[in-house]
Amino acid sequence: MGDLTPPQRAAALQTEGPLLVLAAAGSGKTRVITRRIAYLVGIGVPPWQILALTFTNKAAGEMRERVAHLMTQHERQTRGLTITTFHSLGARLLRRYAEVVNLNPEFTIYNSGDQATLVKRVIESMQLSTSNWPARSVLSAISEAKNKLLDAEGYAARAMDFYAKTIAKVFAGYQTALRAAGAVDFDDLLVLTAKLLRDNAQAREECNARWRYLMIDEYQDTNHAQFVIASLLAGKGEPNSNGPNICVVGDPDQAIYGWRGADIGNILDFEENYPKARVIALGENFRSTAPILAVADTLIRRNTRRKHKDLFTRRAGGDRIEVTICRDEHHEAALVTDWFKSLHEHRGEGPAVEAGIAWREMAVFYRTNALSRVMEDAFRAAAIPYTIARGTAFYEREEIKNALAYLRLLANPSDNVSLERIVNTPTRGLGNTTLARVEIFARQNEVQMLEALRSSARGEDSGINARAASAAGKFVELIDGWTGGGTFLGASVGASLAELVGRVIKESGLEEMYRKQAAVSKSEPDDERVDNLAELISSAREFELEFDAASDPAEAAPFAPETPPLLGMLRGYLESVALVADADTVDPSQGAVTMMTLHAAKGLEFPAVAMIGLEEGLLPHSRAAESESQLEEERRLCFVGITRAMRRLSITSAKYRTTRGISERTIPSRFLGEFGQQHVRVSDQSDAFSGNDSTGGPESWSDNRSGSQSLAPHKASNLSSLAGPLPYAVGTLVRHPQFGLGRIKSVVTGSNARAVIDFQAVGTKTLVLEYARLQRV
DNA sequence: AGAGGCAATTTTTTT
DNA sequence: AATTGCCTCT
Repeated sequence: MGDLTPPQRAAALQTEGPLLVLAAAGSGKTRVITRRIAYLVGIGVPPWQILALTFTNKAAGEMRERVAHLMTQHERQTRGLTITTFHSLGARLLRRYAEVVNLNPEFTIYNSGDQATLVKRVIESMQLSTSNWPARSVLSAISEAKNKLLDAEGYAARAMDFYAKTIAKVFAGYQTALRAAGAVDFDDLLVLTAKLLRDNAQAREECNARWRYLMIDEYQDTNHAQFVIASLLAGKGEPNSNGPNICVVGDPDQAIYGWRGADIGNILDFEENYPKARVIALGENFRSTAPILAVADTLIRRNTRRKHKDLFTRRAGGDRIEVTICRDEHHEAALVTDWFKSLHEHRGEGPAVEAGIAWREMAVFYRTNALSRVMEDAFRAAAIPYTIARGTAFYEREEIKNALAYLRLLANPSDNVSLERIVNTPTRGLGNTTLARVEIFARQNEVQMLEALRSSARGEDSGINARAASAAGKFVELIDGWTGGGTFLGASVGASLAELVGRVIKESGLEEMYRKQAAVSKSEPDDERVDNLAELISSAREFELEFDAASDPAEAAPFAPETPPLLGMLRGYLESVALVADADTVDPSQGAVTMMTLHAAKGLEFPAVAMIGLEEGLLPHSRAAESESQLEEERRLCFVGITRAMRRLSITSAKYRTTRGISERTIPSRFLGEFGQQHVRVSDQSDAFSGNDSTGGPESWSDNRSGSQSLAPHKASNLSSLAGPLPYAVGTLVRHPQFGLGRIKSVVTGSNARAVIDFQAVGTKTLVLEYARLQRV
């Protein structure tokens, strides 16, 4: 422990009773947690009595690895140690206590796409218009309720107006449909776990008996359900103690999930909940240079709702933060690209020979995912290797979703959303008409869709014709072939998960379907989808290897003892796929620049960081402009971004930005003016003719800012010259960036004025003038 | 039944 | 600009 600072050591050694560690950014928080776990085991606590909860799999994995590393150094066992995410823990507990919470132990975890499909179906079945009741907003209302531990009944009881009453009905219908499909959504994983622990003494006592030391990371981002889970898992503690052994670690200044129901009050009120709690603040920063820290500190001091703690470093020196005003997003991307290139190649000036910074040590942060595209193009053009932290992206590809839908149906035959997705993909003669009839039949006989298809195939009259019945028979046979008729046993059923996934992809006809599509489309054979399917098999193989290694005798119980190993593995695999986070895919071993949202950046650090899009409406985001508390959260988001940087930080703000096809004048982010002047170097590169650098600090553009606000809204130049009050004259010759030269044949005026244009190269097209980037010739 | 084309809509962050 | 959904044509 000699290498820890006194407060770090105090936090690691304080094993008994409630402990709140207020860990500033870069203060060695993970180090403290891992050392604490190692210390606990060192003084004789059995590892299986320790439970550490994180938010992402990546954080859990990293912690697990570091603990394992520490322990093997001291030749200690980690067997039974539980380091996992709230959601994974919920999933495991719910499988184990499935009957208690009235849940199918085979349950599938529905992601937001599945949820949307399901609510939409419920909304339609209630004869409501999906345009008045968009799935997204209905779901967010439901999610908000769930995070407060309100169920459909509770929500209905509080619903006063028509809107809330309707949501309540959809909520109830959605919940019924979820359960009918043997499915739970993300929120259910927390809500049902909280209820289980609250209402079932046996489950609670079993957990309390097993886990005697509880640790929670990123506590500032827990929502109410998570708070309840944590409190119940912690229990009351020994009669004469200061309270339970619960150690929470977090930083109120890094709370960025308020929109997801996270309650910053959980950490601010920790001392009220546990009056005898000890509080340890870790304020010393070991990550960033002094100027970076000073800027972060100056910014975050603007927040009123916070507990101030001094951020300090003992290191001296370091470059000033670069703030660059650029013309537009392309210019911005070019500046970042150049900067990264110079950092990479540059071997330092003068006596201090500084090695070039590796690609993997650089990152680009942005507020919204949409900003990544232009950066991506620039990196590709400049041949800079990059990766984007989007964990779900792979699993959201159509071909992968289809393959997974097959697998999910195997693991849970009631999963109707999955069945509907693939029953006719590739097409096998089970179209809408047939399915509608089978669904009626299924409802009348109170059986699952898959069963209804089976009956139809057997010749039972479900109202479908013979041809459809035979198609249904083939489909059911296919499924049974993979599951061994549901047993997951037998010679024809592969013993390996990867083998099963491979069989499904092949025998379902998915592979062939995409191969054919690739052959037909365009000139170049586009095998991307086929390749992705192959990658899915590899991911299953990888999981298989880890599944055995991670399998833990103390946790083996969740699945019923008679569960065939292959089925157990399949469920585990699907669960891991369902719970991936964006940040989970950040792999520092890759020699590539990482691009990610500010949210995904939390908990990471990079020697060189570029933050782009520091503009009003983007950061702070326009949707967060309603309240002061939302604005403060945006400021914290900015703070999180800044504090990820170890040595170099460059921030850009573009004067014009194209969103959804239209370029608009922007206003520099107010946060730029909150950095202070001392440690910032501002350079305005937006004027092509000047290389003017002003070192005056952010104040120097405050005039600029008010100036730009007073400017009349300025639409894209190409459009203001065209879409004016005068309609295009028929016969005008125009040029389109894609379609080339064309002549206007007719024009329809109005709010979405459009023109029919006859292009030389591609023939006649109807274009909306506002979006078509036309030039008069 | 199914594919392809056209039109309307899109605007945050994520387990 | 890009995606999604609806409608029509084969």
